[in-house]
Amino acid sequence: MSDGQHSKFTFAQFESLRKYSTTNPLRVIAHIDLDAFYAQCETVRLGLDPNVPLACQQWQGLIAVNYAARKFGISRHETITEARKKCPGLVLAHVATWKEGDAKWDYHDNPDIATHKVSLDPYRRQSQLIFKIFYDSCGKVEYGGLDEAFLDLSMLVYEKACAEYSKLAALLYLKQEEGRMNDFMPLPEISQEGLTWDGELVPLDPDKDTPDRAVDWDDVLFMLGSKIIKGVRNKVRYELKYTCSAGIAQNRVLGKLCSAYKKPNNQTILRHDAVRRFIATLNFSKIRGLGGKLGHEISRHFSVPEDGSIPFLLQISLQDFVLALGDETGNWLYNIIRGRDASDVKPRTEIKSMLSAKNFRPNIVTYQQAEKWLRIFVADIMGRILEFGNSTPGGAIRIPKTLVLHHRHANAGSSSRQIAIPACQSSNLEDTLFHTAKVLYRQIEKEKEGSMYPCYQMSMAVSGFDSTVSRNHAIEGFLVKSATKFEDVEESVEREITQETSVAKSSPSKKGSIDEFLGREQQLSNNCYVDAGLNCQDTADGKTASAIGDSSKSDSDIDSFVCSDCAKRIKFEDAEEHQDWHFALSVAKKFRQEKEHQSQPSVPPPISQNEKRDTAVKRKAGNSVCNGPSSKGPKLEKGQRKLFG
DNA sequence: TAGCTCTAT
DNA sequence: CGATAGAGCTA
Repeated sequence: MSDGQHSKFTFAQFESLRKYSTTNPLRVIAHIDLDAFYAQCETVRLGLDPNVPLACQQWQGLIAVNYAARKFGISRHETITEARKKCPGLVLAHVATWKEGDAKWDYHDNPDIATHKVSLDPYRRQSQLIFKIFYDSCGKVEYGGLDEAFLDLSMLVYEKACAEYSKLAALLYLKQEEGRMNDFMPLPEISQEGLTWDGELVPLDPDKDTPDRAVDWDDVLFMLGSKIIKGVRNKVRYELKYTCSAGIAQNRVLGKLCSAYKKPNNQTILRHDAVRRFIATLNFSKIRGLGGKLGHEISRHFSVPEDGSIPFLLQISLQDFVLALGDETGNWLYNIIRGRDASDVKPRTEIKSMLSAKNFRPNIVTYQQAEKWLRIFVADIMGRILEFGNSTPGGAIRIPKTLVLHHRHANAGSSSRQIAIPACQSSNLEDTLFHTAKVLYRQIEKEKEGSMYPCYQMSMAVSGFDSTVSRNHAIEGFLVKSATKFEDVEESVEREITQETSVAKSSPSKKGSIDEFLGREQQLSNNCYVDAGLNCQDTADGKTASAIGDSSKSDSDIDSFVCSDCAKRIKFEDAEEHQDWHFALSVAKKFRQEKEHQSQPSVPPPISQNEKRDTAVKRKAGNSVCNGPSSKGPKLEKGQRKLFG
């Protein structure tokens, strides 16, 4: 390393990577974004080549357009007619729908907006599989929607660096012994050419782009991060057939901006020395949180040029921002346009709420219609609670505690009501939800003094899922009951999982991708079914009712049985599909358990213990602001911000 | 807690 | 655009 030169970073800062400190200048954050996700899902489901132009259709509109189709100038928010004109070969895949009266969503050929409702469950399923890969490679993953995630790679790159640079590890150990962790590190003994980047580099600031620019540890860690992300993306691509784009940077906001830099199927690294220049090129409305009203208000108030110039905004003083926007938002904005964001990657695993909604094309005009839709909402949400809700450690489903109903009149305003869901057992949940929804509907009706129609939209949402540890007694009751009456639940869950893994092993990667989707690829679902049939019992007398024509079932339900896994009555003809569904469910369940396992802040203690606060950020000017107690940033990076006045 | 608003994909 | 999710503000 060069004479007299040392790293910009201290050993303490490096060491604190293990603690995921949000103010650590060395931290490495990645954002991963699936390319035109819904469209890719449909391509995979239909077993098509990704080069086939395809768009995901919802009624007469497009909600996702794959990159092949974008070459024809097709974008979202076009009608299918317009799109087809631009590209006659365009494949239009309509999203799955529920048909009124059906027990489950399906892919219907020409769904009628008047009688069907969209289901995004197929995408949720694929999303779960993809997130599983994320979690397997990084313990700290934030869910950013079905198709995007933030990964905090700090600990991983720390470990990788220690493993790959033995000198560093030795030195680190020494410094700890000596209690000299605040010493600056030596520069890594690597030349610019010695760095092997996976992905695209954002060009450096011109003034920093000197030929003899020394490599520092931030570069090394980003390089390691780029390798990790490349590996993750490869897994997603080769195991699940999805491409995605990623950004690697020092915080969430930059990571996200970065993942959009090179769009389909690529990843971009934003080194520290490239941040200023990179940000300067952006329209500030691209920054997360500035795309909406707040951004517009800022533009108006400060007369920001059309292009959303960030250099323009950089000239505005912190005081002016605070004056106009208040303390928190003002500080946040001041820092964010300088690329500073100390928000944490929140390991978010559990879904907090579920919403089922429908816009009524022809507005509905009678209570009978409304009730039919309520029924569908309930079925939809019930299915999602079972498949995507979080199960308790014991394997029982989590029961939400509030239910919200929204009603929008076509002309008059909208209103919503919410209420606690009465205590119930898993087996009663669907009925309970339906009943409660009707109660809410009546309440709204009362409030509106009967003038409910024409109704333009309704939605139903559940929230308040048991957060982790505290247990719902109703669930325990259910658990115990099932266990004694039928069999040990844990055991059945285990068997389910065992089947699933053996299945996965015995048929590694299957041929036709058409059915490979929805867990439907299992011819083994036959095997799976026969075994799992043991789990499907008639609630009335505990008798086994297998799909293979068990004649001993009760007369009242000759063509159906109650699945004890989900307490639903299933027609025999639907049994196979139902088992496939449970298969997907078991994958999800296993996935979640692993997640819970991983999300324990597993900070291994290889080296230090006596470490105190990480001294972090040695930035100039805005520094005190950036790290000031009130301006923690994360509070503000999402949701509503106080607007002027 | 209830109801609404804002943001985002 | 439409379906969905998360979070903040206010009373």
